[in-house]
Amino acid sequence: MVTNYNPAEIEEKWQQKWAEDDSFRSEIDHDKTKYYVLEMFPYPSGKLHMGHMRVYSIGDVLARFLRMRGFNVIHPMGWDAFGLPAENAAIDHRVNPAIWTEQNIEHMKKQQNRLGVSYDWSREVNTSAPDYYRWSQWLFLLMYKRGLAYKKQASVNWCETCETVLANEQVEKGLCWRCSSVVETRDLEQWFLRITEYAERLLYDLDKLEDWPERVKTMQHNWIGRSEGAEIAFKVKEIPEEEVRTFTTRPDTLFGVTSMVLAPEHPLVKKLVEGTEREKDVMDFVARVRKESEIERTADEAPKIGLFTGRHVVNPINGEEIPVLVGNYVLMGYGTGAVMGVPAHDQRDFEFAKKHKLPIRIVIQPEGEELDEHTITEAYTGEGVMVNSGSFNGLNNTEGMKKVTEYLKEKGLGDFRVTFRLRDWLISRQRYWGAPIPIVYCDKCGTVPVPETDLPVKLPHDVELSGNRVPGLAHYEEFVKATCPVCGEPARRETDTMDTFICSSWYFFRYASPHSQIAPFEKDDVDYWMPVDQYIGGIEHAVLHLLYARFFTKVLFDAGMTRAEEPFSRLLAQGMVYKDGAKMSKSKGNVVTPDEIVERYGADTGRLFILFAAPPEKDLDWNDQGVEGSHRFLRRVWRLVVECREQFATGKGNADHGEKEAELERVLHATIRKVTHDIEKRFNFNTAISAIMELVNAIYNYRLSVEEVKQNNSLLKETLVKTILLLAPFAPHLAEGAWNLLGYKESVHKQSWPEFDTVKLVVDEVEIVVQINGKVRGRMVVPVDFNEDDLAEAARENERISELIEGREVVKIIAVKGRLVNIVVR
RNA sequence: GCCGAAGUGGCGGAAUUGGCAGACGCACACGACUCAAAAUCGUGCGCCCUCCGGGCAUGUGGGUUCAACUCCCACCUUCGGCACCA
Repeated sequence: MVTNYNPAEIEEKWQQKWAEDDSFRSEIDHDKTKYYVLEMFPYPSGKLHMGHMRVYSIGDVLARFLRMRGFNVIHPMGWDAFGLPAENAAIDHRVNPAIWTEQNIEHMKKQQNRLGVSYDWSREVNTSAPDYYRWSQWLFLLMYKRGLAYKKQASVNWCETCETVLANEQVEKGLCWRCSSVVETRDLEQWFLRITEYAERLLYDLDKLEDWPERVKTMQHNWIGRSEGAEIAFKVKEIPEEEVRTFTTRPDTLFGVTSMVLAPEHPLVKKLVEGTEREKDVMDFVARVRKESEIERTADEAPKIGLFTGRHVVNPINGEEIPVLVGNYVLMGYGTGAVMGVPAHDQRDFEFAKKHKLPIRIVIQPEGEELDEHTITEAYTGEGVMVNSGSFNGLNNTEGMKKVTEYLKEKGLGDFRVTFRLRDWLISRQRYWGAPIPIVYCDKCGTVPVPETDLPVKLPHDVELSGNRVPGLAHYEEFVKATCPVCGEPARRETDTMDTFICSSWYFFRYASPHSQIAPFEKDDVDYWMPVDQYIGGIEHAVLHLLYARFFTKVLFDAGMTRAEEPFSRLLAQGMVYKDGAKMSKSKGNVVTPDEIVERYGADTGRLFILFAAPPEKDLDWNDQGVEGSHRFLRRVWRLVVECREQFATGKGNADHGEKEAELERVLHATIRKVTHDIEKRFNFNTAISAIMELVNAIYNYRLSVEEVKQNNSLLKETLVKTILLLAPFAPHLAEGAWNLLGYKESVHKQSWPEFDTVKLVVDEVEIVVQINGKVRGRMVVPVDFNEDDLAEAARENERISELIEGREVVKIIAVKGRLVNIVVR
């Protein structure tokens, strides 16, 4: 006889069966509603950690649940396989990155399968496979053709440890996102994607993403950083053909400008001081500032230093001469790299002016106050009336912003302008293990894109592994040598590879069309499957991957390749997994691996615990004893199935349907309702599981409180069967095993999700709480259809209550049907 | 500084629409079974008191309401993001 719950045995058995039956393959079916469930694909580092287990568990519950609900579910998995760790491993182990990656994928895939996750492996993608990166390159060319990929000389982020440049999004507080080294600045010619062209849409379409967490949207909102203002041209007094353009959000303060400060990188700086006595001082200062890392330059305690250039600009609104300085706090990458200083109305300008003894002039007066430029101790940034502003005097400053800009526009000296904090996406990487940028340089024809028919531009296969790093592509002569596609003359290949975030910006499209040989993906496929209905992943990608993927999707939309304007309809940002209040890490010695858990308790226990311990979006504290509890529950379920099966076989029992049966039935239907709602509407798997636990407890209670020969076996069986169905998404192996044990041949995962019957939820009597002045003073059981008046009367008649209100004046009685009665007395 | 999220027993968490605070689970205690242990089952379990019964409790202080974890105001703390952004 089958007895104990043996996860090792049943999990392997059913995993094999599912694989043999190809159970989770999905095909286009226009008669069914599709549902795209996607977890962020992993970097194949070699082993799964608890964060992976969590994200896959969440995704798998949804996928399995939605299949049972009748959706045509697509649930794919793949590998974000390019990236630096493969190169480091290559050197450490003297093994080709491709082979290392391949081995890791193989291993991790086994681990995923051991978790029982229901993936359609026929759609698996590997971004490092030529068959995939060919299309990453194709998409680069698409960007190039659409004017969205370009090369420029720029001052860029450089990580010395990774020996490559980084995009702005990949620098966190001045440190490299991957290795936390200090990021330096270098001047290099690099490839960029014009994401700023999409800034406005990336920002406004956030509003369409109703089912995204607010915090992620806020982060993107801040990152894009839109501000409205004016761009204003100031002529250089000493060199009339030159002008300084400045961006300001406060054109209403233009009459208060007393300095013009340029970024050290500003192209005009050199010209302004060239051949003057100040040239050396200024250029030394510029050189010194530019050597500083972003950390040093933006540190809180970094003093604001400015150096006079000896030159002046002319304020276009009143012809005043204003000194031009170079300042270490002005950033070339924002606005125009030049700031007009209005000390009276900008705190930073105020401090700067105090330090450099620049004049302060008040041009906005707050209502009912009289600010004095000699006595103010801080800038006034609020609203007010314009003063000292010529013909604009007396205007409200908000009005003034518009009026001043309009005036300048008429004169051709300025215009309205919107500026973004977001900068173009630097995608060149000076590394081997990435998709080569498909560009050829020809002496005659210049920069030439590789024709689509010549793709992929393959990575050199025989990697040089003798040194202390994998050499970049420039090292491989055979790779560099090329023929110009235009003129046929010898040419050189671009030797940088693309940022791996390019590869992960479109993989969800490829899943829909994984084997296409004619395009990155085919329209029929993506028109059916896209967008992703539910995306699940870590919050750390709030501005990186999630912003890039949105950008790519919009470009693909504009190119007519998809109808999806946004890639991910719903986003679930899952919390992190902690243990003992700290992130799991080797150094803290608090790591628990999915392997250990599967080994010890089985995958079902691990999945159940991870979903039960906290709602998915919250951080989760791993608790070994909690895992025991989940395991105990599954054993309890298994034992129940085994015992009931034996009981059913005896043929004993009867068909009575008394109070206890009605109660069991009611609990069953209430549970179906709750579990369905919790998964579908709230993503609260923890409460769904607790409801199933209560149902199991109710079955045990029924069996305990009714003699075996008197138990209603048909009801018991129905309840048990439905319990197994409810549990199937959470503990798929146990459910399949139990289902089989109960005599069913077809997979539990092919069954329909149970429906609840509202009729079965109806009760005859309910317990009503009776409060006096808001405090619970008694309870009474009344017929369920008692209305407010009946309730009030019943409460008054209640023995205990009537004693308590005896001799007191009843001011008011509030009765809520089915819930409570509150008697207000004096 | 700005923006966002959150604060509930010893612990993880629940309370879905303003209506019994603490579901479910963990830990703990006691009991049953056992020679014993494990497993399993049962009972109890916010804090306090004079323990029939009552008082106090959802970060703090106010407010609205018959009724507040839930709504409003102010504040405190924690976490996350952005930050010399002109």
